[in-house]
Amino acid sequence: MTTITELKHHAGATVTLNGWVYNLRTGKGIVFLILRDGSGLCQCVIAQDQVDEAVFLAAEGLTQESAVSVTGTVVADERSVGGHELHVTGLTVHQIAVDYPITPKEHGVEFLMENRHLWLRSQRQWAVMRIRNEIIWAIHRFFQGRGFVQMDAPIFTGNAVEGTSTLFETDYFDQKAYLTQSGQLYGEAMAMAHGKIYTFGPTFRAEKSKTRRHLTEFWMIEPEMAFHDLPMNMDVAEDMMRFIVTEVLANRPEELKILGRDLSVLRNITKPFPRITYTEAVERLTSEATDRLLTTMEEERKAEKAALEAELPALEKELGGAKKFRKVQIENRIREIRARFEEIEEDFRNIPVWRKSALEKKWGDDLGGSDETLLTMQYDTPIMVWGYPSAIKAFYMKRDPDNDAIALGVDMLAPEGYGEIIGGGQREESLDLLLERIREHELPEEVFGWYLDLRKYGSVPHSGFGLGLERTVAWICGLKHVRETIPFPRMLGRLHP
RNA sequence: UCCUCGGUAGCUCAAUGGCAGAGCAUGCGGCUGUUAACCGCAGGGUUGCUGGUUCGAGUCCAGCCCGGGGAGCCA
Repeated sequence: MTTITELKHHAGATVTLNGWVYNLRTGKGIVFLILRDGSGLCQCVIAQDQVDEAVFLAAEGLTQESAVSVTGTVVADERSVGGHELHVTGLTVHQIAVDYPITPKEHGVEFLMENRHLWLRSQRQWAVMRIRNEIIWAIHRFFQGRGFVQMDAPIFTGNAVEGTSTLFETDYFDQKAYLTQSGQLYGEAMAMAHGKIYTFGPTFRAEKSKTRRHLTEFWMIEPEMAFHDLPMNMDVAEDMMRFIVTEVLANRPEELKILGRDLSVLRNITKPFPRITYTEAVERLTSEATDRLLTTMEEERKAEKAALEAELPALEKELGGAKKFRKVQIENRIREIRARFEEIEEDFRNIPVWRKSALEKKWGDDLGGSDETLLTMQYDTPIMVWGYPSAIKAFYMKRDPDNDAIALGVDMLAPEGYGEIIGGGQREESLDLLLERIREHELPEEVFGWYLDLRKYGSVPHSGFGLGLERTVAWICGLKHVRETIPFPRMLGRLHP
């Protein structure tokens, strides 16, 4: 018994593979079985004159996703996926799958999400999960290698901590409890015990967000470091992101290839990440350059639409007399063009909104999703925006000692419109100032008793940040939506499977 | 909560207010090297739901349900 990834070490040998039928093609006297074993795909060739009659009959009766063990000789063959194929001598059928719903054809999002438990077997989803795993492992290696202690923050919390997000409420033995929106406050306590810690756990937000960047349940990594100021915090965030991307590039090239990821942007990760202040970001958004960028974007979309419109009549004319194979190609292309039209129309509707949001941005306004996209479009690496208006940031964020209007917070924005993947900053270490902020935000002082203790007993400058795992996976994989970055996404209207 | 697009066969999609169709999948037959194989035949429909307009509604109108994208909010 071996696995498909190991086949290259067994050329000429007889091996047994255990797995599932990914696809099946039959000809007279020959069956091509694409086997999926979790480690990869391998074509198994069953020739009638090479096997017992019973084996050949069994092979002909296989269906997509039936479970089998296949024995045969490993043969190098360039025609095959992965460069090696199996010339079969024996076959054991464990179970015949009837009417597997996900056929080797395109499907819609709704159907695939209903069948998420099966969709995970498809090659692209398989590749995403392998990269997600690589990212998780890289994060642990990064922090463990630098003396951080992993800690688990509670998932039930007794209060709506920051008073900003909408939280899921549960009944905790007749008390109200909320599902955590962040482990940060608990992380700060552990950082005062261990110096450097990180949490790695689920986070819940009851926001009714219906976008490609939002889940109601997602995984967040939150390092917290004693004796670290904001620049040191940014150094850690940048080093961590560079480490993650470098490891994925080195260890998961096959998976990135399956996804068709453009690697050039990922390779830019070796460059330093630009650090710009919120004030500079606002200046840039309201600048002539942003206006021109939007005009260019609009013109590009118009040109693209015109080109596609010009392509359509020729395709439709050819369709009538086309042979079947070409017909399918043309129909696919027409579908592609129509889908793209819808995206372009949506951009046309959005561009004026984006323009208004960016050009009319005033110091003190928060940056929206489109603003982040317009900013990151001007760079080819992640960027860090820091020094936000203190009025729009959480009560615990430390303010610039020289300018009370500015909070020492930082967001890391991924390129290509993926938006915020990290949010963090330096924490207020002064007891008096923290009390003042709690009162300003009209938060219940009594529930912060333990948190305030951290400022009474050995308070030091400290910082940390939260990394959104799914957004990071989406960016590195080049996916349009975070729902494909987690095995079973939880989002508005989606609780099953 | 608001804006916007959509819901037709198991799946992906067609159908000027006028006989509901194609490809894939499934079943049967054919083909010895296929790459979403191909060729032939067959079965497969409460056009999301409710009501309305009309000689006639998948198509028009109203309300509701479900889904995609976006705003707000955020990782």
